[in-house]
Amino acid sequence: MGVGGADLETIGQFPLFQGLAPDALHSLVRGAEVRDCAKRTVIFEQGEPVTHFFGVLSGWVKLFRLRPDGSEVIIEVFGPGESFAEGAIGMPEGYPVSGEMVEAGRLLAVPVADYVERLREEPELVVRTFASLAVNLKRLVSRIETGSSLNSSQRVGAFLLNFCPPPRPGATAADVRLPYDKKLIANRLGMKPETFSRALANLRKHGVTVRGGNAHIADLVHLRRHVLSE
Amino acid sequence: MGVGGADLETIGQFPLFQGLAPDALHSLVRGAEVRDCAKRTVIFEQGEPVTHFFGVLSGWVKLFRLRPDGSEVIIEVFGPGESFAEGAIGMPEGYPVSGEMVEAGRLLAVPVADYVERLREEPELVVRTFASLAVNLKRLVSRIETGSSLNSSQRVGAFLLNFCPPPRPGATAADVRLPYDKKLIANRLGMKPETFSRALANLRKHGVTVRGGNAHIADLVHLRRHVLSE
DNA sequence: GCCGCTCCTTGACGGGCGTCAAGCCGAAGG
DNA sequence: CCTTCGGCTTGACGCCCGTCAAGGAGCGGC
Repeated sequence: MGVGGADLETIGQFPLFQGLAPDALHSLVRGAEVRDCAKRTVIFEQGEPVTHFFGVLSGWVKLFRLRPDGSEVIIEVFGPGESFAEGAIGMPEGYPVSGEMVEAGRLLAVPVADYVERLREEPELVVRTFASLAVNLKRLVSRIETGSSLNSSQRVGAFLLNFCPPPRPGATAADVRLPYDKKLIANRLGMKPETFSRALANLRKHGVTVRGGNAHIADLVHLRRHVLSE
Repeated sequence: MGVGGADLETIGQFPLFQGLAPDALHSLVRGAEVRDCAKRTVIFEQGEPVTHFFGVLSGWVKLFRLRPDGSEVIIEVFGPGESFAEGAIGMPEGYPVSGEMVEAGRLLAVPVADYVERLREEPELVVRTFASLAVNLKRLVSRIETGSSLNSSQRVGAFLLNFCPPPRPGATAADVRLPYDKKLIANRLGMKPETFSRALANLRKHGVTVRGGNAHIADLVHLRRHVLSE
């Protein structure tokens, strides 16, 4: 219950809340809480009534659907500074996916009941919320596009490029720290772990070397060309 | 410019506007227009500034992304009674996809500038908009799930089942009219036309027969079982 | 140290789907 | 009526990726 000052500062950085008047921000987080979550903590389950949406202060969260055969399909993975499940506001049938921590961290949990109240009073918040929804929507669209038009090694390459910190102008190489298990990355990219492993091996031909959880891209332009359809 | 009475009635049926006070509805459509669109009419192009979102009065619309190699990836196809591109409100970078008529029809075009004004004054409209966004969001999620876990004949089966009119209780068979080109259905399901054709042939084993644009499902339960992972 | 574990990698193999190519069928038009 | 054309189907073939299986590599526990 309640949100501390240190967290409050982080929360102000969320795209969802950026540019919001300080008192509006305060009244928003009044009903919210910060949760410490261990790895594998279940945040919500598919079909459950929608009570909260969330912001990631630290750690990583996966959203996934469970198939009848027990396998899971990763829909999206969220990390620090991102918010998720705002889209579930307006789903009377409950969350369309399940959510679970894949790396321990802290979450901001915002009750939707409070939130829609704020929406009524705060037109600016409506705009920010649409913007935040738009971000997640575009991610889904990209996912559909890449998923159905790139082969495995191109998808892995695209993933690595996404995680590059914005390269300083003139920089030709980059280092990427893989944020979570390779098995999870594989699933997120819609492939099996073996295929992911082979894709990484394949990318060596394009200047990508991986040791442990660290990837090194020797030539960003080269990799980018490989990803943009061979 | 302006919206006729016959269309107005149809518009009131949109999930997006259902349950809205009549005067609110009127003020909404005041700035809107109804467009008659021939097949292949371009509605908007990827990257264009977002000026309108749309409702389909009749006909069919495809949203797609163009790949560097010139091929297009269908993101979604919308038909009568559905609204699309509300999600683009709040995308300052422009539409993330292109939109084009695949069957001639009539569209309701709602200017977003007017719309966000209405949002400020009409909290109920905010709720309805979230609900409408939620519907399209869930479709994308389903698409990702089926696209990455079903084989081609299962996807085609799922598609047919989606298009069945809600079967009368006790009904064991159904007829489905394919709403648009098979080539387009194939692309929408993330496969090549040849694969789609073979998938249909394959479904004959599961009681599905197709002649021209009409499909007959002899045994709904059987087909449903086939789709739910063999 | 040695064990047990989990995560990752690599190999062999088979099947599903994309590609190329040919042929069929219905619609439109002379 | 015949011709043409585009949409659809079917066949042959190859590749990508999933599956099954067998090792490494790192790591915590005793």
